[in-house]
Amino acid sequence: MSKQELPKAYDFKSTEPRIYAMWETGGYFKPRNDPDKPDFDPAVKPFVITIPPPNVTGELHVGHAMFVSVEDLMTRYHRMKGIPTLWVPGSDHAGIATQLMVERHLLKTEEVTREEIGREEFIQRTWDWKKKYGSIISNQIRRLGASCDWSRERFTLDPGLSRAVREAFVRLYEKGLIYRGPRLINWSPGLRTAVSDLEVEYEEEDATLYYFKYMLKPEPSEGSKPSEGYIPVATIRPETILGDTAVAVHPDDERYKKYVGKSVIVPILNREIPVIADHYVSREFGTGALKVTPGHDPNDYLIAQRHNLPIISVLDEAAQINENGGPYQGQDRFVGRENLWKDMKKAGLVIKTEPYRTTIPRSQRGGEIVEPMISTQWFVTIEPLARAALEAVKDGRIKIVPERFEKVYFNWLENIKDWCISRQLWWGHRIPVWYCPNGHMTTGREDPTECATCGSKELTQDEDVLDTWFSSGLWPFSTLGWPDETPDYKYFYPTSYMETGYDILFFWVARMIMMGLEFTGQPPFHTVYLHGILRDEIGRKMSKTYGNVIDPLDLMEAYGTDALRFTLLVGSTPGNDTNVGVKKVESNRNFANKLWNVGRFVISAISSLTPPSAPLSQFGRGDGGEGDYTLADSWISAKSQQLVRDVERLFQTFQYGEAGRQIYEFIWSDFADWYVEIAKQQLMNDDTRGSTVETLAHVFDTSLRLLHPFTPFVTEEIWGHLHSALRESPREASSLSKDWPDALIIAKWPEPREAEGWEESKIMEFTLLQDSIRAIRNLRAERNIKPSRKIGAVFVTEHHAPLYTDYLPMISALSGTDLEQTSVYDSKYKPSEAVTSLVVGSTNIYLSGMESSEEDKTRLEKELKEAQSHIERLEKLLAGDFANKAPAQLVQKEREKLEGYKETADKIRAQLQ
RNA sequence: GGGCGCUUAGCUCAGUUGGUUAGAGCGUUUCUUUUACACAGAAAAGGCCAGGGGUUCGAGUCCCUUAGCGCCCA
Repeated sequence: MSKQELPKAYDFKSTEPRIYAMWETGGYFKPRNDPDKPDFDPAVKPFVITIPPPNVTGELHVGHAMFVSVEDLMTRYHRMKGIPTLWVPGSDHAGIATQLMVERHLLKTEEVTREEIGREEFIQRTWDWKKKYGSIISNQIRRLGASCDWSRERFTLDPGLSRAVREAFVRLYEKGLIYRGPRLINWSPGLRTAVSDLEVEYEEEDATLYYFKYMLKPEPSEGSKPSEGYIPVATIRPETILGDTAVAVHPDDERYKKYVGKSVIVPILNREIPVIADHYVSREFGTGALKVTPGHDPNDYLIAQRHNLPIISVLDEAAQINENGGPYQGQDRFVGRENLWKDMKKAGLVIKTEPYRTTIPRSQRGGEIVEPMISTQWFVTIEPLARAALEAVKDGRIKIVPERFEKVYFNWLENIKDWCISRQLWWGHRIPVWYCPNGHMTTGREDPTECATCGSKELTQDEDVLDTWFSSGLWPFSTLGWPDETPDYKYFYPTSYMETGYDILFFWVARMIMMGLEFTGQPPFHTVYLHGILRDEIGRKMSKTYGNVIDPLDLMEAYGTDALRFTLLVGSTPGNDTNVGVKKVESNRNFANKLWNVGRFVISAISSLTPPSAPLSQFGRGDGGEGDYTLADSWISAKSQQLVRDVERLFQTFQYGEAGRQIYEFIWSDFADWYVEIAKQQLMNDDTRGSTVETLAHVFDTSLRLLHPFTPFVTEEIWGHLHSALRESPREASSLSKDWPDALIIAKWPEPREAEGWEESKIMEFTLLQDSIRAIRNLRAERNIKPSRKIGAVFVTEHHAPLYTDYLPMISALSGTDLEQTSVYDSKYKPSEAVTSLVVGSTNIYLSGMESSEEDKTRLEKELKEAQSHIERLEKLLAGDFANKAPAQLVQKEREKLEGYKETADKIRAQLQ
């Protein structure tokens, strides 16, 4: 492909779909070593990630974009290293979310509720919905460039995964780790289901504290006339008074001590309840006396257990007051609150109300106030599972990155409570337990036909479904075939990394570890990598109500997928939150374009080669060290080797962001700004053309390989053009690409190579020339000399005369000096006329063609001052303990630096005379 | 109440075994439309690395402490 065919700007819109289709149809996403294939070698260790499954009917948000970017980077890196790599995609059924969506839809379009159409029909409708919308999210993930093996895509309600859920449930049940019973759980009245503790968020809000009188029961001596005595009590939720079963005071509270053991009367209902003493009561809060409602408060529930108090539930599943609420039965919890308070006021029981800030539990979904309620639910006895999960991280079988989250993980597992796994929903895995009329429960891997206890044939299945996270917890192995010992399971399990946001460490990661250990006996992965939460440009949490949600699809549309990916990958450090701003994405779009144009240049250089008169000795080797390489060739090669080493080290330590930044810096600053500019000169010269084209192609190829996991589309596209240009090149340039595969996605990852010894001096020499060029450019800019105006330059140097002489054309070209008027002298040179002079290291530069002025003196004085401050600093440093205690190499380096500054200062002083 | 994180240039952030004169992007200022790129190039300004103390030859980096902000758990 010739350069004329490549547009001036990278067109991501037409490129991305084409490249993705090429990868997918080319089978590059499948593992290189596949148990399904005849040449499968079970001895080669694979790299495996299972995707954190998004909601099947969800839409892509930046969180998805983040995990896809990171996991794709991990996957592509390992794939390029030649490791058999598998990334398993899929989605979960998201019980509550999906069911809500379908219910809303039915109500809107057909004006029916799920109850009206019935369970079976509703589930059918939900499947229809899933079929219609379920592929949206996976297509959006494709659009992000995800190189996952779509032939292994899974869904938590697939038959295989459902069987895994069944197996897991039955095993736990048989082991006695699953039980059913009435417990205080978090109830969502809007959704009419139990929700997990983790799905409740506590936020501080304005509320009211209600003070009222708990009247003492009249002593027998007082007869039937009402008592005058009362205990003042304060509460946030007066309606729960209806369910009070005690009033508790602190045992040492002098105010109330005397009432312990007596009884008080529940307002309006006139129930008699005891006054008890418990250390839990805070004497400072409210009045110091606590009403105890074990049916609707977790702390009161614990008190009730300690004191054997009865538990009264006063709310039904819609959070309306039930039959235990007397006159308020049928009223909504908040209406009932008002009415009860009104009636208490009339009865003279009210003391006062005051505003109060307190934490209110709200449902993560929908935001309604969650009600603690007594409800019969299914639970997993979690302690034994948690202990094993704790151990796996403590003994290092599983490593969490960044490490600080290990502490968070420990803390959670050490204080874990039994897991409520039943949900009062229809969409999900129905609990595989059947009841007979005699109240016996039967479970099993197959649907039972009769009661296992009494043989009754009248079986009805439990109405509830399992928490979606129950099935997600099995994900790393259920997706690979468990409970069957499938070839995939045997080869790919345990997986390698689990990559996800730290916000679901408990929800998901911890549960996967518990379940993985329990059911497979192995940790499901050896490394947990946690990324941060994405926030808006100024660090606010994204929310629909704020209107600050950044849609990744919009960003991809406007700036391309690579720009978005690079932004997310480079803008983040493990476990830290990241602010996403449109500006950043835009500048990374520019980077993609830069890369594209550098590519165009490299390709045009290759294409401009003519058949050789003589073969190039080193062609195809490209290490830039010896042979016919120019200083610039060697310099950029050395720098690229350094980059390969650094990137490898950074990848090994999960510092992907830093790696990306370094690649960016190298490509833009070193390669494009310097080497490409120099290459333009070198290409004009027959002697250097060959080595230049070779270096351009080789270094650019290395850069593309390193960058590919970050920005897969543009790198693949331009690499393809590079590859064809080399293949079609008339010279032996093609030998450089003789081992290249058909696509960059499977090209070999650059191997770090030990430095060969020549690199350091080449970099030093080049840096010296760079500094000289910069100094001249700087001066020209200061003096406002038009770029078109060439000036003369004389370089006077004792140590580097040959270097300057050899590279005078390069220096000239880059600094805008006229080669005809440029020369190099050793120290004997003295300028004949008053010209502007510069000092770079130990080199004097005399510039002609511009007026010497007073500014020169000021500038030189400033530079002298700077050099002197360094001399002073270094002399002090070297006179101190530094010289004795610091590593010799470092001391030597500082000494050399001191010498350098001294030399510079001398030169400047000479100039000033 | 317990734990964790953050505080570095105007803004958003990097800076991982402690070792040059602390970096980038955006923004700002000046110049340039040079045959890879104006989604660009060249140059410049801008920082007591939150405050205090300590360890060390040497601290943005390690330790202690204070303050502000944020998060998680109870």
